[in-house]
Amino acid sequence: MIHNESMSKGGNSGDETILVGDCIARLQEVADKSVDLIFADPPYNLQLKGDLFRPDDSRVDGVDNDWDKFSDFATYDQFTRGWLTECRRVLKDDGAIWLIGSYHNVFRLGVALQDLGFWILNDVIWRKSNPMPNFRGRRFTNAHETLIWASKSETAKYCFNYDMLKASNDDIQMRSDWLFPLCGGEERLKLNGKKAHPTQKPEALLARVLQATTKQGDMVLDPFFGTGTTGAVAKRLGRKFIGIERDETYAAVARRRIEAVVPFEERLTKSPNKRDEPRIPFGWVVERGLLSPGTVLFDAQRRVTAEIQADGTLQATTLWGEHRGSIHKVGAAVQQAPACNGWLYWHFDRDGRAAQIDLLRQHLRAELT
Amino acid sequence: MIHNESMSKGGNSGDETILVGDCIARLQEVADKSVDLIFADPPYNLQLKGDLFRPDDSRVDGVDNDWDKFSDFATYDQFTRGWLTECRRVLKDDGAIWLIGSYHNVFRLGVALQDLGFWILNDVIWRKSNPMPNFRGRRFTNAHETLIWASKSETAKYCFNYDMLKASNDDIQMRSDWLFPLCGGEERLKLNGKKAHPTQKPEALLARVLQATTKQGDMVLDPFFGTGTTGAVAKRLGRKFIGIERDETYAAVARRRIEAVVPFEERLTKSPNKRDEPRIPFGWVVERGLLSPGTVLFDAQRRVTAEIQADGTLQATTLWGEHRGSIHKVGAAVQQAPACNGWLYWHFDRDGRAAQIDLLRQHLRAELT
DNA sequence: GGCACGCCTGAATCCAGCC
DNA sequence: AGGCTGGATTCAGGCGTGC
Repeated sequence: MIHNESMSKGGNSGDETILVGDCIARLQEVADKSVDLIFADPPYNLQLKGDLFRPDDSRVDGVDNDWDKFSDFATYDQFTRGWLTECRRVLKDDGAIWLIGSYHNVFRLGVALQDLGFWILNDVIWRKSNPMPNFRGRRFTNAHETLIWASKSETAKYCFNYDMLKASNDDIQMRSDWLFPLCGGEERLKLNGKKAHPTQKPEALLARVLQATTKQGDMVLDPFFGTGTTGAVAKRLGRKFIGIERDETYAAVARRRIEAVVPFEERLTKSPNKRDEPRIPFGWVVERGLLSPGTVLFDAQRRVTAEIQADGTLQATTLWGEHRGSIHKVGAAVQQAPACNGWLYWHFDRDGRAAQIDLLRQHLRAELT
Repeated sequence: MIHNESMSKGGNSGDETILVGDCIARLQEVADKSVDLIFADPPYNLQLKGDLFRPDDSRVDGVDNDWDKFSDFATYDQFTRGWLTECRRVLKDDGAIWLIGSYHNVFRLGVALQDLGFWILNDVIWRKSNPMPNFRGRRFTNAHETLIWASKSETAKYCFNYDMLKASNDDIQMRSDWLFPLCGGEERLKLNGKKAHPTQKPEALLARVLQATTKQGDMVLDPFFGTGTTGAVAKRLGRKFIGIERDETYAAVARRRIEAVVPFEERLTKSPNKRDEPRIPFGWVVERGLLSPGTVLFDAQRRVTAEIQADGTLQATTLWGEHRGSIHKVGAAVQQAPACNGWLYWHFDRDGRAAQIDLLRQHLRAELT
């Protein structure tokens, strides 16, 4: 049924297809049960209102594209069920689907999946190592996005490359929380010096998805192709793909990008990334009950004391004032020093002897590994 | 309206309430707009694997064809919307709600919240440091659960203890992914050697929730109280609570558990927000004679100057004009910036050295307490 | 050339209180 | 209720500049 727009260079016709046009209309050209995996990154319906400025008065370049605007949830749900229904039709019975979203839309995606008969296998968290902070201090840093992995039905024999994932993860089962940086630097596609697409996903994320849940030669469909991350990664990993994109500008960027991709199957075997030691906030020591609120800390010479508050901050009184804040800030304040490593400065009483609170951090670190 | 089952020991009547019975029925005894925060860990015995109850307590018969699978979700949705509607009624207009769930039910919870008019503030991931492995090797290790934090409406002035969270996290703002171990060891409640409740949550998780989004003395409601983790943590942190639990055995365990909790001393469970500090107009500084009219202020680099007027405004002259107004307005004008915190921008001469005028504000604030 | 420093930016539902 | 204003608010990483 697909007869054109194939990127035929370097592969068999139909191995690399980009279709330009409305997602549902072009999906209708794809044959029933012909696709092994679907990856869909639909509009998030962010509902952004006015501008947002950083504390340094620079403006945040938010997503204000028309394609992300929906009049209400009902409209968004209708849109979602429309394209998901077509996706279900083209998916092989043993196929699977991945969706990605944020709290704005992901709950609606999950419900639509369930209502249409898909069987959720996992939700997976993309933890961002470098998220944008919350500039006004009104919420938690929005530091993750959610992926949903679902098979076509409860009994489907979906593909899951368990051994490969475990081997590539220091022989530990791959967890449902994945850590990746945002897409930036060289990888981030530019057009006239500006980002070509506001929501380009990192290739590492797609690589994990495709390596985990497809075999070589599988057909991958992305109904919201954008600038073609799914296609680029699929080509590199020896998977076929169909990408559908409404915006010809995005599609043109994707074509150029994918042309340049040289498949490197050796990259399937990634060296495990050695991680730095995890940072342990002092709040955890209190939350976990290793030190209780009210406990008095002191410095090595026992000249200064501070009391632990229930929220993991310290309170100290000196001749020059009251000090409340983190172990570091209060440590600095009582010494009238510009900075202080609270973990090394503060001590607690253990069986009558002074012990650095850093011991407790080491304890928690050991537990986390 | 609540007239019994209060655990009156050690607190005022109504500070610690456990109600036994159906969640919706007992919620109806709670007054409108009387609760500051709701924490709900609802059951998700979906998908024909256990009992499912309608709001009227009748049991749903399991069926296994596709059509009724849909009706199964529909019944769960009906149940969810039933208790959430009551929760919404008892919640103060500036209150907030937390829900926790896994991929089986959390998407349905999120959609119900949005459809009922709640405003999602964050989804938060509880990353489990010691999750149960996936024994069959067919999926990713299910290593997290999802919490949703939502205010009653888009415009609600919800409580968020930003400063405390940041201070307890080594001065970095708290992210949406939280790492905690499962509830086990001493903390895990046992009954005849077996765990008393299958899904007991760690107290550390509840402590983070309550410290982040309630003030001392706030009323917390948990409509699925179980063995009372919410109550135990609330009591320890100086919050009041109402817990509703249908199972008398669980409720009995909860009562015993909470009786044994010794609250932290009051001074330990406060988390002052910088935003709550009293506002000091610059005019007071002049009125009190801390700076006299005619004094010249300057910025940190001593590149810009401004003269204090008798009315507490500033006057400055630049190449682009004359500026008169508040310390903030003039600070912004001389920098050609959209906004400026004059307290931090302007300095005065103290013994030959530049000192921020904010010092004088701190002085006046100290006097007020 | 190397390092230190500063600028730029990323799927963002981002203010509160008083008149 | 809407408008005005005081004043509170950011983390990690890539990259360019300048010494």
